[in-house]
Amino acid sequence: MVQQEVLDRTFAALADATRRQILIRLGRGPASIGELAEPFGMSLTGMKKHVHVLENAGLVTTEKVGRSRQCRLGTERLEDAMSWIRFYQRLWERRLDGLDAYFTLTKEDDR
Amino acid sequence: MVQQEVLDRTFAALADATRRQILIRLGRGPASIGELAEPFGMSLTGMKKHVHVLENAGLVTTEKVGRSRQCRLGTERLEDAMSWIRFYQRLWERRLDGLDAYFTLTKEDDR
DNA sequence: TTTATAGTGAACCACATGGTTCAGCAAGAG
DNA sequence: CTCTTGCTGAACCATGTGGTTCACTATAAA
Repeated sequence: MVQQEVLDRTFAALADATRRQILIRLGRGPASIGELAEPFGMSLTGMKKHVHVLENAGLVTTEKVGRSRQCRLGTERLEDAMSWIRFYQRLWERRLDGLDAYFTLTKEDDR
Repeated sequence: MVQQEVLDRTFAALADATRRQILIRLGRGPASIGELAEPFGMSLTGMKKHVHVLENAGLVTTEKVGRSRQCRLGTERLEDAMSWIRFYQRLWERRLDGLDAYFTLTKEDDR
């Protein structure tokens, strides 16, 4: 399975509405810290922290260009998160699909 | 879009390796707090907190049976998380698919 | 060269998290 | 009824989070 710490950081990064909005905004193209901060009425420092969390999770990459910092979407990390959820769902669906088997199988620890 | 707070709680609940393990364990059938705590060598109180987080996120449901508490998997919340990720991925893929269109479209706010 | 602008870092704040211990309470077993 | 067991709640601790302000650096513009 994927590194647990990577999943930790990825899911934690996604667990904030502001950061999810940032990702959606970056889906429309790169932006600077200031451009990202403006619609939220947030300080540059505050926004930089969010970007840092996203960058740490590999969901965003940034690059200093002149005196501004361009932020872009990262690539593969959402795939990791999704594939974990899919794995888990397979577990869960298997349980539902075989409810009969489930009831007989777990009779002893189900009580 | 789905309630932001629900997504917050769902992703936050998933952002912890212990809790992901708990979900996988519950994928094999219901368990009590004690049964969940044992493999982690964790106190009952500690485990109860994790279960509470998962329950708050709707990923797990619990029911007091006698003096023990049965924990089971919840249902639809992982779907919410997955569908948000899918939505975001669609944004991102669209950007990659139409790179030309992207460059012309975002000329003004890209600088 | 001066000045305005974009971002950075440190320090601070209130509050959440992940864990513990300890004292209790409620249900089942003897 | 008594004892054991499984969970619960309160209190505590160290650390992280989401935000701020203020002082500073570095680049761009005049």
